[in-house]
Amino acid sequence: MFNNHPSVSEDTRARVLKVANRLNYHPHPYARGLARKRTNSILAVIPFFTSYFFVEVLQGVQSKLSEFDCDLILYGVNHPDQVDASLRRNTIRGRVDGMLFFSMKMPDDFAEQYLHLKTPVVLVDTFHRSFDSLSVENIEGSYVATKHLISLGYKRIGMLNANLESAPARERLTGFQRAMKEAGLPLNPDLILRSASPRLDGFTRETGHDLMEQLIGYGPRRPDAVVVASDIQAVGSLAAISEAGLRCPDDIALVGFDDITLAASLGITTMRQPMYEMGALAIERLMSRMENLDNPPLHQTFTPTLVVRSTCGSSIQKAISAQVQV
Amino acid sequence: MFNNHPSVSEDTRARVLKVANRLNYHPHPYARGLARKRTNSILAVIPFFTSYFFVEVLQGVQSKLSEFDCDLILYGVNHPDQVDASLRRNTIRGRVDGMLFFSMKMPDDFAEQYLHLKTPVVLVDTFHRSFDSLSVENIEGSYVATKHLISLGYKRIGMLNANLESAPARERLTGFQRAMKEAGLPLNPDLILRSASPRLDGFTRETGHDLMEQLIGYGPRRPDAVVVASDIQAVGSLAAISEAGLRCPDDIALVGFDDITLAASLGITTMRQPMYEMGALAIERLMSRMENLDNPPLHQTFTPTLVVRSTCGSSIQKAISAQVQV
DNA sequence: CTGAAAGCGCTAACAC
DNA sequence: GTGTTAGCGCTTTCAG
Repeated sequence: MFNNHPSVSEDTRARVLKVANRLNYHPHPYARGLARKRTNSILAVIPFFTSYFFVEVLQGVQSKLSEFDCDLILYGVNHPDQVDASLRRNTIRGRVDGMLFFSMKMPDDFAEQYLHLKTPVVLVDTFHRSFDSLSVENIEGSYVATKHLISLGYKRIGMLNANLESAPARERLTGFQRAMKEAGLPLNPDLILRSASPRLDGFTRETGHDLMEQLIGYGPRRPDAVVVASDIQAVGSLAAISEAGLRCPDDIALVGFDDITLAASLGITTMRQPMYEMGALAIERLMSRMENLDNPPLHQTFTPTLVVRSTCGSSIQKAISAQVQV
Repeated sequence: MFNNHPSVSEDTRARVLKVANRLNYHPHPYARGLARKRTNSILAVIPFFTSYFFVEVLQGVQSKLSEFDCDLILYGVNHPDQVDASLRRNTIRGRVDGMLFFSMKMPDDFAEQYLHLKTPVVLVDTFHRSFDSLSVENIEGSYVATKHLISLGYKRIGMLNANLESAPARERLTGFQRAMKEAGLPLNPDLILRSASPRLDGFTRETGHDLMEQLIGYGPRRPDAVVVASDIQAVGSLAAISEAGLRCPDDIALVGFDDITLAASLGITTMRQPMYEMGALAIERLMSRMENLDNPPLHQTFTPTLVVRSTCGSSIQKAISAQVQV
């Protein structure tokens, strides 16, 4: 009836609907769910959903999801291992119709289980051959970022990375190395720093600050430009540069990654990831996957684009100074 | 049985549990929900959950919620009116066991409905006499912020506010006015600006930027210090100050509100709201409300605390400069 | 086109 | 202590 069943007369439907409305009747979602075997809700499993990256992706998710009659359940985990605990219980049986799995390596036994249960899953910012995935060309992005620095004439280029446990961090390193090699520039290990912090996989302002401090500590042997693995780290780096009484880009140039809103405020040159779009697309993918569970997985990648602002000393910069402190 | 019913022998329980485990059995949440008449999930209704304020509050929510066996459903709305559309359908009947309602005025007919349905509701950052609420002493906070500026010797003090549709914005205005009057300082209407933007109720970087530009445009008649209604607006304000070739606090001092993470990075003096704590407490309140639906509503307020950094020219400042651009 | 009946997977109550 | 049974509120199927 409420499912617009064809064999109910217009007349009857209208009458019932009117009464339903007057009584403020709404079908009970759980009862309906039980009977129909679908829950009209999906799960988003997100590491540290605190981070700006996820906030922006989630906006896209919400916005697209509002087109469907579907709820969003949020499950934040701080470590892939932790996923296990409660997640299993909830997804294993029809708690949700599908799930979005963000930025973490999907454990193999997990994958097997979902595959076996035929739960629709879309991976965002991570990859597994058996599931649809939306990911960013981190290698390419980092390569472009590095080339940008090189093209501006910087020679002594370093990299400030996150925790290499993180796949994006590893890939961004690869892109950096590739560009440097290609340009015939040396890969000085002292200038390639990475965080050891498990918190947010090292994608934090603090690691950006501390590692930049370390680079600055090299004195005359410090790099003249740095590829920073994320904007949030770049924010910390900028603070460290300022604290040291240096200026960016004059003393040290840098390029970030992500293009979080903040990057624009601070004039950080960066590689833009289409976060909002990825969120929206993830939902579309998931919905179509639900229709068609047996199609082969679709893997789609996004190439980040260079957004030139003022931290690289490029000609179109428009530098402005302000107060910064950590 | 799975409810730890007392009259099942240890022995039997253990045996069943073992088999259940081996078979990877999990009770179906919806079926259980239907039978028990509780869903083990709660709803958070949030305006613009994009904003940093909510991200931090949600962290607290998630973290506390993980102690209970309960899912978080997120519902983002962009305007209180929009709440109506889908929200009603979902909460009116047992979709969730309770809800958190953030920062928006709860419409009266809504309130009545929830009251009537005995749905546990906790209000965060907003108030309604019939529901538990957690709110911030905006008037007091803004009063303290303004007094701080006054105590530092500033005389020509302005206020840069958000959209007055927003209750916090109105309250912060009141606190400002009170402090100014008390100090015998003039309330110059030209120096009390507010956003007309509906987007995020005007709590955006852009409005901060544009309104500050307007203040600067007064030339010699511009204020020497400004109370800014939120940190995010303060970020925009800082950019505008820089763009104009001015310096903060030397030319224009300012104090923000919220203490979002970013405020620390930029050295913004601000009024700290315990966002994470409020999130966690909201869950505690909700849980205890579920136990005891008929207790009278509890209203708890948090007093923001002044965090002195470098945008007010206070003595303990440690100013550092960096690149900023809009 | 409409009404009745079965059943989704579980819990709770009640016999045994 | 343990097994059985009747719903939870809906959808779906199958007679009328």
